[in-house]
Amino acid sequence: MEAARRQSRALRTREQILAAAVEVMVGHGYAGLTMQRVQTAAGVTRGALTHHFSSMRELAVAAVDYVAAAQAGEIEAAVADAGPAELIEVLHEVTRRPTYVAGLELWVAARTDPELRAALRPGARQLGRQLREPLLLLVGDLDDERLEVFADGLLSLLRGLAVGGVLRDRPALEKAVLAAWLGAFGAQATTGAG
Amino acid sequence: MEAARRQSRALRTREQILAAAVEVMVGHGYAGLTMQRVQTAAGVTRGALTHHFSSMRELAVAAVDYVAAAQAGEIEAAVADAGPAELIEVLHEVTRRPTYVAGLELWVAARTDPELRAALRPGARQLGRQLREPLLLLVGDLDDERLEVFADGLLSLLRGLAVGGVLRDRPALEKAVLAAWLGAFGAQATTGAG
DNA sequence: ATGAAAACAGACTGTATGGTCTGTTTTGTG
DNA sequence: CACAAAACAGACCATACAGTCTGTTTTCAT
Repeated sequence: MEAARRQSRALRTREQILAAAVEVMVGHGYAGLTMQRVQTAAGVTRGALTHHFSSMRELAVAAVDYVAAAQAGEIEAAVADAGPAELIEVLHEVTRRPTYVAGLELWVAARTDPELRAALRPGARQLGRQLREPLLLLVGDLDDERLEVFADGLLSLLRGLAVGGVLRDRPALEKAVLAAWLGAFGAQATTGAG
Repeated sequence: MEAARRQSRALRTREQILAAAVEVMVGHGYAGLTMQRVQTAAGVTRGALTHHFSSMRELAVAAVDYVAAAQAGEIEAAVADAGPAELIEVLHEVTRRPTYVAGLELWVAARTDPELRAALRPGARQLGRQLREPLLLLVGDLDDERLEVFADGLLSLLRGLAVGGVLRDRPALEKAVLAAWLGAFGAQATTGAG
């Protein structure tokens, strides 16, 4: 609808800006995400930046969507390649990355920012839908209700571990925690003890 | 060491400032925590504010310690009153509160702020220690390693649910998730289905 | 009571920020 | 090749911010 008359050069700079925004967010946090830093990192002028993103929040949201799309792609690819058995490991690896934790900064900030909240919701829902099927394969036969508990708990666990990882780094413990969750639902993890 | 020669009036205003800081953080988020707002909410001048907290981060950290202490007190009281059986419910209730989620904003922001990280670590460790004993009572006999997995997983789960609660509100699902975690370790929850 | 130190008051400053605005260049189209 | 619209350039601005500084008042030990 809006990308209809978008030119190739524009797409390239847009990409540069988004990549730079992610880079800044990862390096300086959400609080340190400023237009100045983004335009410098992207090698782009203020005019170009504001032309593509008319407000800071718009840029922030676009940046999160950007990484979310990349992560969704990674996950999908991993499932296609290795099957659902390795899904958990991939999810754990992805959610441990600074980009994901940076995204969580936006997530919690959305508590007091309705527009941000509205912008973030679709991505979160989509991830849930994307995981439903491979998780079902992983865990065998489960009624819908139990599956929802399993999936939601898994994602919550991953989020909580990602937050926890900021203050301490204990990957082996995290793997044990995940294995326990899977075990509770009769699924085997491929997570070897670290 | 520093509270030695502190006068009673000073303690009162310090309390006002901290309460106001929490109020502002809850209402406007970490990004919206400004000295202007705090001094207005506290009914205190800039001079008083800076006299007690010489930097913004110092105030933020003190505010988080302030709520952490209050929460620790609540948890301890709940355990003393109702026993470890209701511990989970209390923890869930506490971590669902806006004050806790606001604290998580600081937590994730600490990723790119070493001083903040250093300031937050003690509180997190202390909570873990505080919960070890009642959780052990709750779950029966468990070797140290399994207990650590149980406790860390529980806290991670609660954190993740708290973050998730920003975008959606499904308390019943959350309770089911927690019940599943407890069940995996042979503990019974008192959580009735909502 | 008194004097020194702590507590508070409030004006002030330098700076960084998001956003705007006017122009210039590049692109696609007829 | 013309020409309109999109893309970009970069100076500019109002504002809000954290932190400082100089005074005044309150507290408390003596």
